[in-house]
Amino acid sequence: MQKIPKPAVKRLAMYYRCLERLREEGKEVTSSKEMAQRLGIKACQIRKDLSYFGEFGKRGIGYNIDNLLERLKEILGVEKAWKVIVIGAGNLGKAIAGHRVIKEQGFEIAALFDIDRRKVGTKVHGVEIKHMDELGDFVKKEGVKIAILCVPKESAQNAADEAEKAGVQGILNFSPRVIKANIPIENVDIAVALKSLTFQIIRRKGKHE
Amino acid sequence: MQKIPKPAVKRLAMYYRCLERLREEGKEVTSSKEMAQRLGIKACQIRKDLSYFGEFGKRGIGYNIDNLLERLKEILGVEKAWKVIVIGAGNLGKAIAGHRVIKEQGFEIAALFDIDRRKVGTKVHGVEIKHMDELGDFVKKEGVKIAILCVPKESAQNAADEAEKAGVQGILNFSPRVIKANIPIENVDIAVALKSLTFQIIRRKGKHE
DNA sequence: TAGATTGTTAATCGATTAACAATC
DNA sequence: TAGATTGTTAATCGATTAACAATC
Repeated sequence: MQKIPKPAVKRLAMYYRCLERLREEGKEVTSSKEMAQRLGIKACQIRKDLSYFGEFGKRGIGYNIDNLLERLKEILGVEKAWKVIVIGAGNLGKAIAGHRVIKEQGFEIAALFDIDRRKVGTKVHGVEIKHMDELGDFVKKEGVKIAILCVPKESAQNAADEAEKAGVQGILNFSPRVIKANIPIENVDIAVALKSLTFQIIRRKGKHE
Repeated sequence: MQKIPKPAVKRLAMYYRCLERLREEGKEVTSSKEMAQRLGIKACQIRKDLSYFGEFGKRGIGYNIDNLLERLKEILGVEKAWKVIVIGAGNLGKAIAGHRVIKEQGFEIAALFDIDRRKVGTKVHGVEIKHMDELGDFVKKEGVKIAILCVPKESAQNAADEAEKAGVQGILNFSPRVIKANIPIENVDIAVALKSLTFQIIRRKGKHE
C-alpha cells in the first residue's frame, strides 16, 4: 500500500471534525472547496489526501457527508471506542481525563494511574485512580490500547516503558521530554509550542500583512 | 534574512531543553552527535538548523553548552519572561495555568479569564481569575503578548477575536476547532493526536520491527 | 449543453540527509 | 600529526500545488 504522508493523516482527522460540524448544520453534501475554506487550506490538498484511500466523491457534485464520515472512520480506525488510560493523576492528567473532546471523538478513559497512594481509589469524573502497580494487569484485562502520559518529565521514560511492557500500543505524551519506545508516540509539547510562538512574534514585528 | 523551515524552529526549542538537561548533568561541552542521540534525530539536522542563525560551535570540539543556550535564548526570543494569559478557567485551563513547564521555560501566567462570574475573583495557583470583560484593559496595561485558549470549541473563535482585538500577538489554541486570526497560532489538538495514533496502530499490525 | 467538481498527473516547492573540506 | 567535529554544499527525498481531463 502506498506511503501516506504523516501530515495527511492529521488533516484527515481534521476533515472528520469538519464534516461532523457540517452535518450538525443540516448539510448532506459538501465539496473540497467548502471544507478547504473552513479549514484554511487548499481544496486540492483535501482531494489529494482522500485519493490515497479511494474515490469518495461524485464529479460535479461533491461528497456525501455521511458517507465520507463513515469512510474516514474506517480509515482512522475509530469505528469502535478505543480504551485509553491516563498515567499521572495530577491536575493535567485529571483535566485530560475529563475532557469532553475525548469522549465526543469516541475514546473511553478506562482508568487513571498514579504512584500516590492517597489518590488511589478516588474517582475523577467517574473514572477510578489506580496504583501504577496495577497497570500491567489492567491493560491486559481491559484491552487498553493507548496511554496518555501526564507524569512529570523525570518519570516520563519509566512510565512509557511500563505502558509498553504492559501491551499498550500507542502513547500520547504530554510530558516535556523526548521518550523512546517501539510503539507509535505522539507528542504534545506546550513549551515547544510556546517557544515557536515567541519566535514567530519577534520575527513578525513590522511586517503586518 | 533566510527563510527558516517551521519544523526547524520546533527543533530549536527541543535543543534548548536538551542543553538545559546536559548542563544539569554537569557537562560544559556537547556535540551535535550527542544531542542527536538523545533526541532521536540526525546530527546533521542539528548542525543544519543551527547554521540558519550562525556558527556556534568549534570544529573538532563541539558546542559550549552555556554559550549555545544563550544563543538559542536570543533566537527564540525568551531572554525575558513573556506575559501569558489563559482564557477559559475550566479544568484544562486551570491545569495549564499551574503547569510547571510554563514557569520553568520562562513564561509568566498573568491571569486567567472566564465568563462565569462565580469563578471571577478566585485564585488558581496564586493567579487570579478575571472576567472576560476585563480582558482588553488587562492585556494593554500588563503588556500581555500570548493567550492560551482553553475554552469550549463553541466559543473558541470569539475568544480568539477578543484576544487579537486586545493586542495579544500569538495564540496557543487547545480547543478542537480551527480558529482564524491575523496573528500566529499554534494548535494543540488532542483529538487529532489520538486519531493519528489509532491510524498508526491499525496500520502497524504484524509489521513489528 | 453548460457549469461544477472530482481524481490524478506533473511541476514545484520545501525539508532532510549524505558527504566532505575546513579546522580545532 | 591523527582524530574529532563543525559548517556547508549538493543530492535526495517528501509534500504541496496547479492544472486539466473526466464526468456528474
